[in-house]
Amino acid sequence: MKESERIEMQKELIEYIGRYLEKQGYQPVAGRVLGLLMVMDKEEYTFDEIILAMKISKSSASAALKNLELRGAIEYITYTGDRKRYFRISFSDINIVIEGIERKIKAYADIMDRVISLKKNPNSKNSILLKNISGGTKFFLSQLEDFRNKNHK
Amino acid sequence: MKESERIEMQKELIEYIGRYLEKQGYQPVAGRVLGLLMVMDKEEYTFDEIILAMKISKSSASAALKNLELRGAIEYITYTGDRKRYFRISFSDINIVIEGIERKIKAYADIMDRVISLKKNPNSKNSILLKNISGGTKFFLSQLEDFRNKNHK
DNA sequence: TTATTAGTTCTGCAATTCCCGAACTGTTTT
DNA sequence: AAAACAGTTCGGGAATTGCAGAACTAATAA
Repeated sequence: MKESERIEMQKELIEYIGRYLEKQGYQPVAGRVLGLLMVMDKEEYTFDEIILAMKISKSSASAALKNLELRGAIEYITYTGDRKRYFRISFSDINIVIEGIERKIKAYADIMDRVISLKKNPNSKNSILLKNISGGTKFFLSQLEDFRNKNHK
Repeated sequence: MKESERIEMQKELIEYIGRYLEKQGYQPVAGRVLGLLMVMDKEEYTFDEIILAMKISKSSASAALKNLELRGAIEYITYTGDRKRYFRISFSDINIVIEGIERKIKAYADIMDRVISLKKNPNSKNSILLKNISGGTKFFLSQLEDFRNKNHK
């Protein structure tokens, strides 16, 4: 693969990641900026470099970067004697990824439980089904715990 | 808890579920309709009953129901000699829920791998971090497989 | 055949989201 | 003190999404 081809593919991948993240609830520009920081070989971008690379306005960049930082997707560092921020992806390790999944599943299980507790007939078809899901979900969460213990060291 | 209170709480829960699902990318009306089908004691709603309960237009109901069905969140049945559709939540069992999670994680791991394969320097900080995540993710997926085997019978 | 039922599709308005340019803030350099 | 730098905030236009009303379709009933 030629160098220029590789770079071309990186750019396509950024766009792909952007669309993927949009589906996950990121705003378009934020998704693509995160893509940029993930795929390019350059691993620290300044504000201006991001603007240049993505051809976006300062305000869009500012909003997107703030948003990504809030989500914990990126972080920035500074170098003494240099006022610029250097942005990079903040790699949560796998356990943090798992924790995120856990939180989502817990929220889901929680809703199930609330629904069940408000059912008039706890033996109705839906009640039973909901209980099964809720039970399965809790078992699954215990498995996740195991996973983290196995993995966490 | 009085009956009227319970019903009041069910309505609030529908709204809560609606907001929750909105964050998951559902459109407002669709989220609330799904909430309705989840929490109420009545477990099969016709088109008109949904319109009545949610105070929405036919077109909104039509769009929302189509959307929910496409996602696999609801289904409908018909009774012979009755032209109406009876909508209800389609309870995927826990394994289907897990499969959904798996699919999402696979898509994520896939992106990681594509990013890695396009890196110029496979030993750069980001490359290493990405490999760790990708590796951890794959281990996690194997655990999920185990879970399904343990659970699926 | 006409009317009714059970929805679907088609505008079009309203609200929301997205993003830009311009003005602004706070810090550092000249 | 003025200019430059590194962003942030504000206001508004464009695009998108969400929803309603009305017209439409296909099937059944009268």
